[in-house]
Amino acid sequence: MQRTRFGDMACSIARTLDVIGEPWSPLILRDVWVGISRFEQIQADLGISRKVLTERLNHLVDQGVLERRPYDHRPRHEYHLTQKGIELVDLLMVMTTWGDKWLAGEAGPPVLYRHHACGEISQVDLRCTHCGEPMHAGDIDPLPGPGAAAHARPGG
Amino acid sequence: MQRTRFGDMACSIARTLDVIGEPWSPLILRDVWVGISRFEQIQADLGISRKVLTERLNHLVDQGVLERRPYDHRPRHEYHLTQKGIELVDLLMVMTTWGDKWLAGEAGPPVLYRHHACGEISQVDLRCTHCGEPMHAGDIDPLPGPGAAAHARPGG
DNA sequence: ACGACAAGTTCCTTAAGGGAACTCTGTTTG
DNA sequence: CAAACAGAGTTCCCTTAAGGAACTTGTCGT
Repeated sequence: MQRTRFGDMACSIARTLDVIGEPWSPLILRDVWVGISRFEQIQADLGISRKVLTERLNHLVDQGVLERRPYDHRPRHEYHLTQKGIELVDLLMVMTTWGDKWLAGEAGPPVLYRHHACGEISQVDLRCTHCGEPMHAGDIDPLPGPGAAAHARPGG
Repeated sequence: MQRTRFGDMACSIARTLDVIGEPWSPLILRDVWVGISRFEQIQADLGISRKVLTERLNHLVDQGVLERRPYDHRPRHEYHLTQKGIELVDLLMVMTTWGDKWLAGEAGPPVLYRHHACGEISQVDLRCTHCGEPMHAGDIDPLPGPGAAAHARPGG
């Protein structure tokens, strides 16, 4: 289906999609995050095709988001999040917050997060790293940065 | 390619992917967000196939993330973010932060955000809505919520 | 030696993305 | 008044990715 590569665009959103934008990848990360970390476990949990799971795991390992770690003398391994991968969980938490609000419906959220620091059931909120005030769509102006390729189209 | 539908899973990540998980969708949202809002503009900016762009726009409108708004007597329209869509921009900002940190390389970030409240070039940080402390992967425990389908597999 | 098991591979079918050409509706221009 | 124009899609064909089931490989316990 010769899908367009996003990684070459001068856009951090596009580049991020190149790492975890393929179908299933965020769900695989979620599984690994919550401790479902072996091939058979992930395959059974998600119902994903074994072929596609192999491709996704290889890609995520290649990208440095997951690492393969043996847990036996046999050729057996678990997948674990690298630091790069752990920081992607931010993305999953924001997806969860949005999905809980707009798509959960009557039944309510399927999963709750308890925050260690305060012990409350809570959600994430986006704040400015500088002043600590809320930082959402209407609160910012996008400006060209140093990596803005003057001519690089498409995908500025 | 008969892709599996994620929307039926009892998982807000999966459900969110059902709305914006298809290739190009986040980039279309980004374009609309920054004011690239007409069919021809988006098509030219992204280099996306017209056929796929039509499909994505229809889906995003169906999902209530975008709305079609006429700007002329002729059959001409612009796409605009609904409230549901505006809140998805949180996700784009977190993707940008991650991509800036891990994928921008030497050149640095292609786009910078200036925060209105403080005037600084800044990024988003995830905080607990309850106590205001940082809330990242290691700071929480996931618990089953009211919408957790006891038997709904796969994708809990 | 033999069966079990995790972790892939292989192979076939179906459908989604890419891309170019075409259509439709209404509008300026000559 | 006909012709060219423009935005917003449609249609068609080709290639490739996802689904799914069956098969392979390496190692262990008995």
